[in-house]
Amino acid sequence: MKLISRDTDYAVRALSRIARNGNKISSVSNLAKETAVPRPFLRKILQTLNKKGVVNSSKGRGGGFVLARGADKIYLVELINIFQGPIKLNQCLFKKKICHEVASCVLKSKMDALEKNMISELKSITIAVLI
Amino acid sequence: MKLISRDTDYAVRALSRIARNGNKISSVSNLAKETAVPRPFLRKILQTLNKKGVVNSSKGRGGGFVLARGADKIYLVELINIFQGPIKLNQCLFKKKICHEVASCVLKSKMDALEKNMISELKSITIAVLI
DNA sequence: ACAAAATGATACCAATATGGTATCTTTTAC
DNA sequence: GTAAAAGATACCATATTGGTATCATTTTGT
Ligand code: FES
Ligand code: FES
Repeated sequence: MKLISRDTDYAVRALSRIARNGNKISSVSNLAKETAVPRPFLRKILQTLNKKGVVNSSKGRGGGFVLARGADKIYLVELINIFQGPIKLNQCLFKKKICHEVASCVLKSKMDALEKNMISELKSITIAVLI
Repeated sequence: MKLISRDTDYAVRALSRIARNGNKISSVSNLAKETAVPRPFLRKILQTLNKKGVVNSSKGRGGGFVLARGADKIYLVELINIFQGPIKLNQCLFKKKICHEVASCVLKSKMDALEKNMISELKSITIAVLI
């Protein structure tokens, strides 16, 4: 059971690196060196971060990426959502085969609580916190 | 992000089924029917549950599986451990590339807290609770 | 103008994990 | 002895993950 996949991990690394560089425009090549992430992979990651509005990109010579907002506004949970999909701990185990009382199911309610807690905790983790 | 894999899911189903049957000895064939799980797969699952001491098996005609202990002593977290490995949310993201201050890292401490909470919550879920 | 340096878009690939099947051996009840 | 069960294990198909390659497009310095 891992919470954070490679993509998310690398995204965090790159984003905090950019933040450390004072949000100066940073090329993939530099970031790849600074974060020890394979260049083409990092590129793909930054491209999706761009599409999702986490960073802004500029093309052409001297181009690269900057954070689209303050590092304190980029939440870990958002990155997890982007690269790993929504956090869903509360999926019904029995698909109505056994536990029909979905409304009153202990498991489901516990999972719901867990999930809520988890998400709120993850929301308190931002890139700013990590640098 | 899924918390519970198919194996664990099926294990829970089978175990609660056995529990419902009053912990009477139950064959894979019957359980497969009752839980709508593919028979050979369920068999594999029950075999590992047996190895791990969650159920006891008896071979030969009329054989099958029974719970090795009370349904209130079989914890969801244990099943997750068996089929999906230990819950480890707190893996260091930067493998010392960026965040060297492992001891004081915000991320790590938050993850630790989350993990603890999660495990303790999961410990409160037993097969008994689910039937 | 033009070449270099950058991203955009996409297609591809390898390794691993997941979900499931098949087969053969061993044990036991009848 | 035979049928019904589990034990052991090898195998397979599909999806996901992690990563590469390629070509097109944009920008800038000269
Ligand atoms: S396990 Fe499905 S609602 Fe309870
Ligand atoms: S991210 Fe590694 S200890 Fe903080």
